[in-house]
Amino acid sequence: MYKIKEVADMVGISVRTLHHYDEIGLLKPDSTTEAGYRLYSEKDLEKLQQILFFKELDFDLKTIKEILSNPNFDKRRALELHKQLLIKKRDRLNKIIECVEDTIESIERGIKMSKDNMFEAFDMSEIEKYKQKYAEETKQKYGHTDAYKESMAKTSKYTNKDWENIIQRQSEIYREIAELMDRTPDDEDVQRAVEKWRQHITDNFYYCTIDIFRGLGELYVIDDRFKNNINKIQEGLAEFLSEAIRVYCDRAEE
Amino acid sequence: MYKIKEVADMVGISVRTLHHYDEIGLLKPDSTTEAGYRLYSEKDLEKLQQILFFKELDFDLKTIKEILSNPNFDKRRALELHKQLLIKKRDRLNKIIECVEDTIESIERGIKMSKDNMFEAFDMSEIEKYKQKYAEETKQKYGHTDAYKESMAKTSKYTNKDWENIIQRQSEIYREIAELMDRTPDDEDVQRAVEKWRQHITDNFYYCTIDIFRGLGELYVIDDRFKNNINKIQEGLAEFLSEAIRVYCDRAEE
DNA sequence: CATAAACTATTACGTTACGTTAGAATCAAT
DNA sequence: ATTGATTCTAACGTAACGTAATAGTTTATG
Repeated sequence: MYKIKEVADMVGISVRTLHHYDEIGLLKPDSTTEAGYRLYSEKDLEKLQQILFFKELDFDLKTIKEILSNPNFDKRRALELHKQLLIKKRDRLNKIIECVEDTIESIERGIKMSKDNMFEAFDMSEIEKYKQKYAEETKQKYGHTDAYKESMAKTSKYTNKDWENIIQRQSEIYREIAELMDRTPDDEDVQRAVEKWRQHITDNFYYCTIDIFRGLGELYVIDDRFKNNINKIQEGLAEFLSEAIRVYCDRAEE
Repeated sequence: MYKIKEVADMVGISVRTLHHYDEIGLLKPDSTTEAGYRLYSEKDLEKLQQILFFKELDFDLKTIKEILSNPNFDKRRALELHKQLLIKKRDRLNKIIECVEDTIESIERGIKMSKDNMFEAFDMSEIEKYKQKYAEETKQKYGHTDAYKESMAKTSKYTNKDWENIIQRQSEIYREIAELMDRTPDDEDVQRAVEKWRQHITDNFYYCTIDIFRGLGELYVIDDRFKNNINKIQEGLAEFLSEAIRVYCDRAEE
């Protein structure tokens, strides 16, 4: 058992930081003395290491908490993803180093750099994308389903452009359905749009069976992450879409 | 000339960020339209690139502003220091990657890692040290003086403990002088304390000639960085000390 | 064994670098 | 002429601690 400053010194963070982590429930000490002194165990140290890994990847504390508190959390898998992300970060740094070198050269030669070259290296979008996927993978409640895994396998092969196109197409369909929200979920046009949506999933993620599709439809209202995201397009769209998918699946199964 | 969103998109930052930089005076647009729209020039873009470089090294905006607004700012030199620091950061990342690998292995083999190995890689102190030196080097108005360079050469050799002792002794002397502030600057005891101060500089930084000492005394009230720092000990100490040094130097030169 | 030095706790306000509305004006394109 | 995108200012929100104040606890030392 370690006292708070021992931990702080060992790890290289401040006592206040540990207080803070306790406050927000990210890392509660194993126990306390009679006087209320915090006592940290070996386990706590391991968790703290995990936290530092996540912090290194610029995850916010709330997300770290969610990830670590997930009962399905797979430490081994997480570490491998950490490694990948860290490598990406390192590569980004290498790019920036190159950019600095280029800039030095451009000054010496008196040439101007193109704007692309000036700022390209700072781009974080790819890293952010992987972080998102990472957070999703580790957070998912349904991370064990085959459909999800197939999805992961497919999506990981996409390039930036592919991905943009998919997202683009996706919001097109969402918007199309949103436009039809004054109709009823069983309306012909609505159902045609739902069919498009299913096809989109099959084309880009995994073969979307009726069963999966039904589950997905439910997920859109049960899971706040999906729900909120969809309702960004149009308030109430998640509910509407979910209902329309239910109708679609009912009909398909006749 | 670019409008704000053009810049934001080109660089990959938000419009709000540019607003913010304008607010705090870090990056003011070259000009504005009649309607008050911000217009950014090529020069502004170059400066923005510099800002991003500094941000990549986790300098805070205030420090970046100070550095960039220094008329002696040497872009070329700065870029080289950037490069060095970035390389250090990359190496740190590499260490962390190794640490992740080790952790994976330790899990597989069921062995425990030593605490040192668990947390060593996260250490930022060396990078921070270099950052400090960097900030000092680029900020100094008197960075060209020999006294300053000698100081740099000496200080860079100190270990943490040495450094603490020096700082300790320094504030002792400051405090001693602060205690004497009810006397006049030419008071015997005050002058003795000033002598101690000069000796301290000679012992630890560089041979402090009367000329240098006189300049230093002026610096304490002219340069806000020194002034504010000294006045933290006691309001008005900077002015008092400065005057006492003037008296000291006048007497010494007779 | 007392007593100072070092640690710890809680509470609470401060800070940095923006994010996020909100409301109004301006511009670009149909 | 209107609509959608962009811009402005102003102002409050927030994340992850830092910092300061006050008070109780433990440990080292004369």
